[in-house]
Amino acid sequence: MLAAPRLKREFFNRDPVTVARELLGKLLIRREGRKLLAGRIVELEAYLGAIDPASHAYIGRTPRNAVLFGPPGHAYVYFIYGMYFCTNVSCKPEGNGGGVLLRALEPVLGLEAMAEARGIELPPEPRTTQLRMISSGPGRMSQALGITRPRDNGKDFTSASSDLWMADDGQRTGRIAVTPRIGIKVAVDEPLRFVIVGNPYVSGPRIS
DNA sequence: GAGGAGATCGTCT
DNA sequence: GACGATCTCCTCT
Repeated sequence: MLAAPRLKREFFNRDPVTVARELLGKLLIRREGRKLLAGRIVELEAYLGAIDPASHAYIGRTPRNAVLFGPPGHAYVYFIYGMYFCTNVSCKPEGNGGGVLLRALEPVLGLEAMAEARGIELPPEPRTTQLRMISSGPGRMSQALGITRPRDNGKDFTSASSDLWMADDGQRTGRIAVTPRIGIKVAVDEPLRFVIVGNPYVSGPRIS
């Protein structure tokens, strides 16, 4: 596999918009025993913390969202709709609750294992329509990588000993589109969702 | 392809 | 006690 250095604390010590843009095309990797599960990040959303009514941090610090108020580069994992987990990474400014929601991955490594975690049967010659179901959405990608709140909330993405991290394999990103965020009821017009144009693994209707 | 309802529970009021 | 940064399944067209 191509060398892919782990992203460091410094990377996340920037505002959520910058971190979101820069994270497009990077890899999200999980180590499960001796197996690696990985996907390329193709969609994310920035949440601006105290000044952003759509952010979980807007109401102030609670036990649930505490990680967002901590140092950058840590995992904020929350449980939603009684069934799903969503994965974020904390950003600068520290203490202000900024973060980035990871929304979709293009599967790269461990396709079989990720499909199994999602309860999907992969045909022998995998077709994009099937692969798309693995991780095109925040709940789906979290399930594919086995990300849960009890297991991963508060985990340091930048620690060398972490079994969950992000990495840069040097692959260039194509054109980036910026759109309003999905699934929220306030600040619905803010252009804070970032996707790789034309990538089939982006959630929802495809953008071309 | 679009739209609606149900699933299911932690979190905050 | 209400609701949610979602997903799946079903119906109708």
